[in-house]
Amino acid sequence: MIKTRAAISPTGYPHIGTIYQALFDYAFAKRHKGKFIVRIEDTDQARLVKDAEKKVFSALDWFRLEEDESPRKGGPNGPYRQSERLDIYKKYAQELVEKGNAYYCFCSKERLDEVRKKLQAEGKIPMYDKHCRNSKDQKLKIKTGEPYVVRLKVPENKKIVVKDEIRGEIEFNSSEVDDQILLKSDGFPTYFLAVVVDDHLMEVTHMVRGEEWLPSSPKIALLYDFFGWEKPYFIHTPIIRNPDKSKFSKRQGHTNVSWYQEQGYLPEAILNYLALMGWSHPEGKEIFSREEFIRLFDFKDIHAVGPIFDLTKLEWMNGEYIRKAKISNLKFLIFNFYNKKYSEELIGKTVPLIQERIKKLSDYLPLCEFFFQKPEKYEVDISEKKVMLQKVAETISALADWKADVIGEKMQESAKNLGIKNSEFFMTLRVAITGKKISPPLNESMEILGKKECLKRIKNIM
RNA sequence: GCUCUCGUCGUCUAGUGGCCCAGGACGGCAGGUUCUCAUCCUGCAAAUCAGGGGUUCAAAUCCCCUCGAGAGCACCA
Repeated sequence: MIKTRAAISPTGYPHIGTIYQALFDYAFAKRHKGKFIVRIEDTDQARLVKDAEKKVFSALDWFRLEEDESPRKGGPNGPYRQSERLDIYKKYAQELVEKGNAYYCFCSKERLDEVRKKLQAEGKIPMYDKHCRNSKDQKLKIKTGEPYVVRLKVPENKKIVVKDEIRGEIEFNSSEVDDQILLKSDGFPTYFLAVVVDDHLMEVTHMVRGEEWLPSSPKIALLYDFFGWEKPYFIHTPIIRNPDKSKFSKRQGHTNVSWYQEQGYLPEAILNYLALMGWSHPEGKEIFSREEFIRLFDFKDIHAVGPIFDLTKLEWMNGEYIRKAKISNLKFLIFNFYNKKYSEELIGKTVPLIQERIKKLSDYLPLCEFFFQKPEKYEVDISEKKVMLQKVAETISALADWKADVIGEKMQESAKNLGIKNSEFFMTLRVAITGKKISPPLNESMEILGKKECLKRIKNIM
């Protein structure tokens, strides 16, 4: 059974990169009728952020990336929150020590800092100097209650080969691998111990994580070997980048999922866009459903190149999804987007007019606010057009049938009679009614507004 | 600094020895449709396939070197 897992550390807001990875995890698991697990990696007590876990789940829900196993759903291999699995890690750390693949270390932080500084000054990689590796009195010190950590005993001068499903085999020399701390002095595991133990116990078959983890993969491989466990497939997904090619960051882009929600992006559109970063549809399609993606996606087809996040293309894609949406659904989305503040019925009437004019839900109000309240200011000064407006008011008053096409016909007639060019005529009227130079089609808008309201707005100018 | 990864239009990418004087999409530009905007349609520009050497009848595709970019190097994940 194929099992993938999203490892989430609750240290902040839900990140778009997390969704990017979760999408691949999810799609692959679903394609193979497997399971998608969400695990909370809260082993760093200092960085823990309250509510972060809740927010991540609500983000996953928004994208409909539904998990099969997680802290909130449970599952056969729980608990799924690492802070609740401390005993397990301790046990396995001990096992490693007993086998001679790990050792206790009593070095103080001060000493570690010194060692690091010294190595750095010499132009070497800052690594632990293995000071405690062969000390004899380890057991004694533990009995006296001295604080300790457990470190990985990395073999000397050994080639470690890690197979990445996207990049192929990667070779590392163990001399460049640090004696990583596995168990911290507070009894919590570090990431390395925790993932390996959990992934094994939870039967994860495909370990998917960001490319930034690639350099540490020999540590993971080593741990699997020491435990004598079968390794999962290793997959390192490309890192999303800023326009300057650095790792996607808050400073240069919008990394927070909530920003996209506030802007009125649709989750399906974002997912579609994300799917196209590093992966491409075999037929070159740009727009495709989640189901189609699931049917076609494979890790092997991912490019190892870090793609730059292009908001412009996302916007275009979002527009595509909006245009594709059913009127009733779009109405519902807009109604909710503005917290049900505006009349659902009125929104419903206006939606057909603006469906192909907005790219994000937040584009709606600037374009349609005039439906809900009369213009407060006018983008163009039309106070000189009183003669024309007077005539228009008269024409409108006389209109019995208040329908867009009839209004249009009569307006064209008026323009002709007044000897005003169509474009100029309609622009003036548009500003009078909407206050803006850009608006949905005027005749239809006027129909929706109603004869009385239109007359009121025209007279308001005079 | 050291280690690892990557390098096709501005951006996302197709491409796995001949179908490629490199295709699609976004964006840009020009035009058409139109009461504005948008949609839609048509067209154009845009990559010496990072550079240089090989191998081959034939290379974006295989090999070597150089350069460039990114990531990692914590009792953080």
